Amino acid sequence: MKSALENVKSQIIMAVSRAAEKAKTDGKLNYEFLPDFVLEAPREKEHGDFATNIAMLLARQAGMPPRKVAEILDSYIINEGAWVARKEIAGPGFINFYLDNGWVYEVLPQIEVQGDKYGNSETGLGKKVQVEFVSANPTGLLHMGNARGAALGDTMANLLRSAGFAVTREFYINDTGNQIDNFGKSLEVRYLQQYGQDIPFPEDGYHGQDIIDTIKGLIERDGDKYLTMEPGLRKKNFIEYALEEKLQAIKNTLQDFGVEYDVWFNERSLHETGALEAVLDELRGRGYIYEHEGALWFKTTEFGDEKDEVVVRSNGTPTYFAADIAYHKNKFDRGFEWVVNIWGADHHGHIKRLKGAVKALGYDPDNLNIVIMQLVRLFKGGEIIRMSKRSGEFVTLEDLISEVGRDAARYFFVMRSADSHLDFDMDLAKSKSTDNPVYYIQYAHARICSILRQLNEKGGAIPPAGECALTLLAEPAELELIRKLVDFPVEVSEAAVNLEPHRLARYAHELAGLFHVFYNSHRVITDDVELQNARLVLVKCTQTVVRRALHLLGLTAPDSM
RNA sequence: GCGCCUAUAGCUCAGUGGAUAGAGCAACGGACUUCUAAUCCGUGUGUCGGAGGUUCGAGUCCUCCUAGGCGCGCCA
Repeated sequence: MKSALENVKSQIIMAVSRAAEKAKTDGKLNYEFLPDFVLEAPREKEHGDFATNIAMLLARQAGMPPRKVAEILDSYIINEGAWVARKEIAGPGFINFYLDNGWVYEVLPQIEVQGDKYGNSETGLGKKVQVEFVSANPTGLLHMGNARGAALGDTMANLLRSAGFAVTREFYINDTGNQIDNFGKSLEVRYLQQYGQDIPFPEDGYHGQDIIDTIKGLIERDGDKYLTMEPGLRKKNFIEYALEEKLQAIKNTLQDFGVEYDVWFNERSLHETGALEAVLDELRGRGYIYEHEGALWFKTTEFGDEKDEVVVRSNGTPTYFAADIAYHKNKFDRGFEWVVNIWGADHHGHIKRLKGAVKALGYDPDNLNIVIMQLVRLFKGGEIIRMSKRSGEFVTLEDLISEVGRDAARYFFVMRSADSHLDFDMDLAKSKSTDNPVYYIQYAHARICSILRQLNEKGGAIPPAGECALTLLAEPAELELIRKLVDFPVEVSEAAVNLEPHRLARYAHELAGLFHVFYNSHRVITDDVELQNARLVLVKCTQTVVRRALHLLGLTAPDSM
């Protein structure tokens, strides 16, 4: 279904295009091709409901000043059947369109019919897109960076789905390689230490208390039977046990955070199925692999990287990069037309080489988007909380959820663009005060629910929009609120396509604000039945959109607060 | 040294080449016998880090400079 906004915009765009063509055939305006002009809502309300820049874009080709072009176009624009009340040439050559209020009311019955589907669009045309995010090492707990990635990735996936993409959420489990080896050593030492053996803990091991807890759990289950086991096999047992436990903990935490994955992908499977070897063979066949000092190198410099990259070490083991290449080939081979990865800023150096690998394998690197998110600084009591993974001292996502709650945490991670460094103020996120934008939005929803509850108690009901005199909603506060509801589908699809969930956070906040303004100046339940009915429709529609926005952000929409 | 990101109001940040650059917070002053005051209304704020350039038009694009963050491993 076309939205009210698309309807009215396409009508005006058509009228403008036709005017330009007619002016050309009449010899009044000379140009070779029609430029890609825009029709958008101007920032300033005085500049009308929509404005187009077409005259400025045509000025050069036409060989006359923009305002002159605008005048000619203006005289040719016929707005039959449209809502255009008047138009005006302004500024450097904008044509401003002032519309009758009528067109915005169309959105209310649309929202009523579509309900929670309002905001969805066909923008994505069912394109298969994969969003891979968090993909934390399964050797420990989730930290703030993982948390931000979780909130961003999950919200992006929500947005993409709503915008008509076929979305798969995926978590890549790094369950092999050096770090797992190291993990195993740490577990082994902790195990032996539990039995009184005085063994120094490896310098670069996993120092966290959680490793000790894990080992205690294993001892509870299996006791001392590993003391006599062959060390290699023993370590394997430790790793199996701990990986499963850690992964389960990660899954549980993410679930508590409102994140559900479609696929949990094991790195190990790439090794076991031979996919990794196969992809290296393919790259070798294409001439991108060479040997140097006993190791195999990939010519990433051919793709703009600063230096070539090792894919197989001289000891014969493949690097993480090699597995990542195989993984991304696997992604494209599974039929994903668009692959989105969310990485921490500390991994930005890998973008060129991974994109290069994708290109070397014959895929279009433009179909791989890597969203880099800047790091999170945690503030508490006005001070930065220093975290060190080495020492095992850091605030985990679990801690965060239990301290500030899931809703606040998710909102705070998503309200800034991924590009911006995030200062996470725990006191603010926790505060149940006016400062906290999460409550501001949720409160709008709760207020609406309260109105509807009271209506219900009085035995009233919300009439169908089609039976209401919607034009009674003529107050500025009402019109602005409705106008904002009209924007929702565009906001969703723009945020989705650009992978910018912070836009939705902002939209939700603005929408809530417009509702609060309306609420404070106008009563919904009144003696004027006609007006009450129209306002009930408006309020109900606002509730739908606020709830939708909150849900897309992964937040709850409380009925009362 | 090289690469990526960032620099916008006192603070935290929006701002897809368009008109007079916005919001929240903080500050001050108002509004609850009325559907929840977790709300609303009013009052101020800018050499958009600096210098050039492209353009009818630059916070936005290009170049250089400055400052901060991150990276530059046969780690992941």
